[in-house]
Amino acid sequence: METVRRGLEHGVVGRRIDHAEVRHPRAVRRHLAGARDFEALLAGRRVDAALRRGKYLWLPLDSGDALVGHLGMSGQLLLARPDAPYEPHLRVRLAFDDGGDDLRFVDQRTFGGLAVSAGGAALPHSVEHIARDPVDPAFDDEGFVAAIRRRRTGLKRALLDQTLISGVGAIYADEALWRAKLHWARPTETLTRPVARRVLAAVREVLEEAIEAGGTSFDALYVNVNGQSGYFDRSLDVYGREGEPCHRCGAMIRRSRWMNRSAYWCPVCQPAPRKPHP
DNA sequence: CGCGCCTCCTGTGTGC
DNA sequence: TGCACACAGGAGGCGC
Repeated sequence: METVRRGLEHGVVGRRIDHAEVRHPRAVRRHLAGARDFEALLAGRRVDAALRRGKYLWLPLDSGDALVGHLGMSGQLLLARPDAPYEPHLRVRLAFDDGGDDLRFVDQRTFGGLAVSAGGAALPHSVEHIARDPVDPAFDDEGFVAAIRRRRTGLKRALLDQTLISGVGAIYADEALWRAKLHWARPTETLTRPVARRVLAAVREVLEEAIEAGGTSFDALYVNVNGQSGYFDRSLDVYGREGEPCHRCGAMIRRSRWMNRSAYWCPVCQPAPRKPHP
């Protein structure tokens, strides 16, 4: 998302939207007033900035509202020539009054979506419930340490809770836990302060390295605004590596079924807790 | 209120 | 060859 935000900062900030075209209503389902209202609120508005918190990003507009987006699993925000053929899963198209590149929201699985939200440049209302992410200079380290120790849940589940810490999905959670040498089912109430700080340091390190590498890409769905893939997948230590040797100790990486999902971990570096949180 | 779980969606890969 | 099914997963929302 940070990779996409940087692309939008260069690609659309300072430009004026001519019109918006919603091609699939599901893509704006969080805009409760409907697709026509969404389009009306964007027409003629200038984009003033490109901001992000966790996996949400938003474009404050000169109207005081903001265009808020979440890419979900398969969403893409792409810059494309207005005369370029429409992508098969093009959901929303923004055309600009300078005749330059469109901003196109393309989403195969439609888990993502766009909405126009009040709240503008500060924090749109639809993003208020999301915690800061640890790459944010204003992230409160000791506040996080205290909060995660108050939880009564498993460690990976806590890392995926965007109201506690944002920007962490399944991939980065598994990578951070491997670096911190902690098991995904470790009960959060057993974390000492130093161990909780170790978790945070590992998460921050993984996010910073991923941003540096331009994001993580497994296939053509994970791309920047120019449709290019990042390289962090080449740096993964556990995610997607079931049966392959641990880069630290050589043991076979395991995959556990967890929450109808997967958790990847090294059975030697990240031993299971005696009393795992279910 | 905190926590756990279900559901939304569709393209891809695999096994029979 | 073709069908059935598992899998990918962020997060809203609901039930307990």
